[in-house]
Amino acid sequence: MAIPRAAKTQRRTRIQEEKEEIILEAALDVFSMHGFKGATIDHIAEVAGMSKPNVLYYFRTKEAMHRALIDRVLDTWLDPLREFDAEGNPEIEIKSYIRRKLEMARDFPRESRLFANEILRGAPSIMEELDDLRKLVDEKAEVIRAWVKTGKIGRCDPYHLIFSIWATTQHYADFDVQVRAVLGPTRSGDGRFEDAARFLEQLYVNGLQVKA
Amino acid sequence: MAIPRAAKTQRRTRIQEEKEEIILEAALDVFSMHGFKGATIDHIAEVAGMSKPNVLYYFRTKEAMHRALIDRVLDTWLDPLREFDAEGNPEIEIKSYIRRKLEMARDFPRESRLFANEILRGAPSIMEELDDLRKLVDEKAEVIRAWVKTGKIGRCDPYHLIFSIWATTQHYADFDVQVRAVLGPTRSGDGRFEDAARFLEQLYVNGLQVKA
DNA sequence: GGATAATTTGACCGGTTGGTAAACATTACA
DNA sequence: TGTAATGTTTACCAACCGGTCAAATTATCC
Repeated sequence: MAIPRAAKTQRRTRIQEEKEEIILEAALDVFSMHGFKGATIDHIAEVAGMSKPNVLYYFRTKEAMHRALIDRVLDTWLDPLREFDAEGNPEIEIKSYIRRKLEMARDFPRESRLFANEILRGAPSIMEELDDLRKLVDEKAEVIRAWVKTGKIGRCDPYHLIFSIWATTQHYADFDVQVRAVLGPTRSGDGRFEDAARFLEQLYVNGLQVKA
Repeated sequence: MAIPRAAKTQRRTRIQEEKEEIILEAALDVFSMHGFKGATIDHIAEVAGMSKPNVLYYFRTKEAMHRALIDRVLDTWLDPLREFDAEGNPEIEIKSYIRRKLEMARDFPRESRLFANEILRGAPSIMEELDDLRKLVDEKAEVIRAWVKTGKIGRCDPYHLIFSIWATTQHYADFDVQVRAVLGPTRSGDGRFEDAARFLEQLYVNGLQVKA
């Protein structure tokens, strides 16, 4: 008798590990492109190279697949912000934060779009997680505020500083189609991330200097 | 006999004007929140306060409704960029561009989200329009490049400058839920747009100054 | 007021989709 | 090797959804 994964003991077989990975990979493809409603289990199954009931053997509902993806993404998504170090040099810290966020936009665009889709819909399934986010941002905002107070960077609102870095970096993942369309085929190579990094670093380093 | 709107003469009755407006208003609500696939005609009809067949009397397909909305949004969406004036003072021009974009994010968040949804899904239905966008941006990038050449602003990539302004301003519409969650209930009042404007104006004015 | 055109609705249809049941196949392990 | 647990598939269902149709109702205009 086949018992669904969640109901049985914690033990996971080799096949479970592998298949769940394949399914989540496929689901990330489909969810990030079509949104939750637009994604179909049939489509995910096709991308994963297995039958629909087989997919549903590992994840009992579409919601469960989505949930698993969101949890995984949220977990790694905030790593760059966590590394934000109060002891470091503000200029270096901000520059490397921008770098890391841009690298994530370049290397994990589907994850970014999955998240964007979720927020666009009003974040129906991640309200508690947003609370954790708030705490982390509060903490880092305090770091930035300390930099301002000690005159290491110019006076500015730390929250909107963080928002602006999120926005500018994730833009290259979420609005990729638009960015490519505007830059045209010749400029849409991998170089656009380098160009973006250069521009943003300059903008923030100069923009946050203490005014003479 | 009832003949669908599109098939008959250009004449439009008073009722047509009114009902189409009501439907598009409802459709904007639903599409911007749930995406194209997630939106149902039933839901739109409910919000519009009429029956589904009645909605389909004015717009023959769901696609037609979406199309009408996208066309309308695209038309007004780029107005702020069009006003970008080569003759003006760069600092003033950039500041007022940021202002206008922030005002749009504040006053038309649903339109922003509709657009974001479309781009996220790979812009399936606005490829030609993206070409017009490219031309407009090319034109304005030339303006910015001229400012750089004449030493009115610091050296920077005009395309990524524009991208960054789009990203930072639209963020307040598209990621509204996240912004509110992070700022907390006390700081989520209307003041957040003023704070954002202050921060961004400072960032760009200082960030784009010619380096000493 | 009556004819005609415009508008509205309830009933319905076919395709899609999330999910199930149960038979069948394979793997793990004694 | 046998057998129990695990994994896979075919067939299927009920709900949903985009869209149609014909009949009923309302607005327009002479």
